[in-house]
Amino acid sequence: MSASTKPRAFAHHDHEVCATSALDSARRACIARDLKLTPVREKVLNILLESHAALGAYDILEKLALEGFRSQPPVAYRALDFLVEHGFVHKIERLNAFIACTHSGEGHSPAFMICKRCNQVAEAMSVPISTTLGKAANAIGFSIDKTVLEAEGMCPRCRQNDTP
Amino acid sequence: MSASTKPRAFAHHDHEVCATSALDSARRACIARDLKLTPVREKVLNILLESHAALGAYDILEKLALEGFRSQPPVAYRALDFLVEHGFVHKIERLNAFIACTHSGEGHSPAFMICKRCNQVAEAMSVPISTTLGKAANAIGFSIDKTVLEAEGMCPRCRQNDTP
DNA sequence: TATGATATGTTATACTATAACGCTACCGAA
DNA sequence: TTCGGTAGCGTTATAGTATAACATATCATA
Repeated sequence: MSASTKPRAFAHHDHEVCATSALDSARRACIARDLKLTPVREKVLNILLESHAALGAYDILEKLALEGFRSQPPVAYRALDFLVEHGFVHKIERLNAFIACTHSGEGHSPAFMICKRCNQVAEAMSVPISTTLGKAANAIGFSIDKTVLEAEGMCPRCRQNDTP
Repeated sequence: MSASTKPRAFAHHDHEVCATSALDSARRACIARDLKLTPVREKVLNILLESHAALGAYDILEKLALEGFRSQPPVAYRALDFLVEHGFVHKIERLNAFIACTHSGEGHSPAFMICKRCNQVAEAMSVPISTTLGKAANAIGFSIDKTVLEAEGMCPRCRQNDTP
């Protein structure tokens, strides 16, 4: 399989470019949708874009402090609420942590692969969300708002390094 | 669709029977598998079986205290660890809460429907876990240990009551 | 400019989870 | 039978995650 079809987190790529282009695209999306990407929101997004691992709110807070932002918990949580609400960031429920969206902010039902070894998280491309569950829900009249789909395991790189 | 194919939480049923038969079956499973279902573990399972809503560890702790058990956090967490490890209870990551397994302790990859209104949680019957994600993982060499699949929405009963 | 809506600053606190250490009870081997 | 190891429980303390509540600031526009 070609590297380009891998989720970015588990493929080699120029991360500098990856991050700054994602940030640009978020800036444009905010303008287009009349959302305010304030300094602290942008900084939080940037912090998350610099990492393919999920970061806890307090990790983010520390990094904010280093850059001269205020660092009480609500500062991070408010920014994260905004970013999650508008699809720029996803929460990984399994880790109580956050990760930048790698699929350009569009409305989608993301699926994640969490490497328990290196802690990196890859967002799978638009998995047509477990249709089986969707059908089951439909059949009994349960209406789904949001789905959390997270797989925990070991990424290709860590599996290789595991056999010394 | 017939009521009997609904997940139990969202179907009418004799809950007394539902809970005690589940407890019996857990007791038998523990004997068969040489596991110790100690008083506190059994009590925690019983507390969870009495509710189709997910309960937080501290909710459980309160109920334990009412029954004369010790009520420091580790008491609940240890019992929950045991019950989760052996498949008698599942953790709902989205809620940081726990629910008794309704599928008789067998090894399975459960999927949940969480009603955001009444807080009840139904375990869907053996969803052949998002095959799409499984294939994607396979293709890139990511090995999956465990999958979390949780849908949040509104259950049939609450949807009805919502249109007054 | 007055007003309302949105965003941020700050303090305090609630909720979730685990570390660490000691004790007891049980079980299997010497 | 006694020794030693394992598993489970009791207890204290603390780590980690998240939000309530209220004050202040900023900005668009009526």
